[in-house]
Amino acid sequence: MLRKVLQDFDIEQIANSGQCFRIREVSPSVWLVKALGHRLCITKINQNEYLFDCTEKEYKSVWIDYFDLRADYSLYKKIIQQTQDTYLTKAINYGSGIRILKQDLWETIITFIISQQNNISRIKNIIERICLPFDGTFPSPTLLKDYTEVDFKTLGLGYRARYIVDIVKAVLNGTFDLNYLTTLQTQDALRYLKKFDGIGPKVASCISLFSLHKIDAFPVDIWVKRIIETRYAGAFPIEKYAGFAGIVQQYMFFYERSLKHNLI
DNA sequence: CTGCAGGCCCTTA
DNA sequence: TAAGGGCCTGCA
Repeated sequence: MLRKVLQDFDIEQIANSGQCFRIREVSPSVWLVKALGHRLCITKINQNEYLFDCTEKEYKSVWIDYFDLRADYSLYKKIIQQTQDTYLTKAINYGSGIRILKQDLWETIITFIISQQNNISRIKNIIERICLPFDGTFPSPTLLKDYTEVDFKTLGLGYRARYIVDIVKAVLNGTFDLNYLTTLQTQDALRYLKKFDGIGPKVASCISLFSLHKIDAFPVDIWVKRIIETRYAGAFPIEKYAGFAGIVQQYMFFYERSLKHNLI
């Protein structure tokens, strides 16, 4: 067990921030993270104190990167505060422990294709069913190569099944080059991703932000769209947050959903 | 029990 | 090139 004191980190907020679907609270204050072919138990023992159920070696080689622990999020929050945007100030105070994860690229691509026009609990259930035959680990393209559209529909993917079948094929035959994708700048990465059926602007932005760590990517989903319409008269001043608008998006998204669900 | 959920594709003008 | 209908399905 490692004891860590972490600033600007709240595992519960991260788990509920919508960027990942495989972190769950298994008992009070104990969170199970399934990611990058690893499993990790994190126990919250105090405001900023956590127990990590792994070796120091694994912590350094896997989890520091995954949780983006080298980045100082207080700097982002400071800049946001300086804009004197009262809504965003409330948002960063409410979601002060949010971080942008660096998730597995392949899993993130599939996950966010599934997420379209879908609800979160259903998304989680589908992902679990996909992982079930693979000991709970998200399957590689190779492991999915014989899956048919019907197979994916059986898992509950509905009309998205076709997208997944095609993308598995594309990755396996090299048309969809994941390594190449990781070399691209944000705008090129978005363009590359959108070439594939089932990946539009929103899904491409989510993949770029939550896996490729393009923190300037700004996913506009139904929530953000509503925020921009109702609170910014249809025009969000994204230029104020040049270079890290994606992080701002996460604070807004998380805060707005909390209001809707009466969590505050 | 309906309506809808962190969109996207396709068609139409 | 912008706008709008249809789409799988199970959860609230």
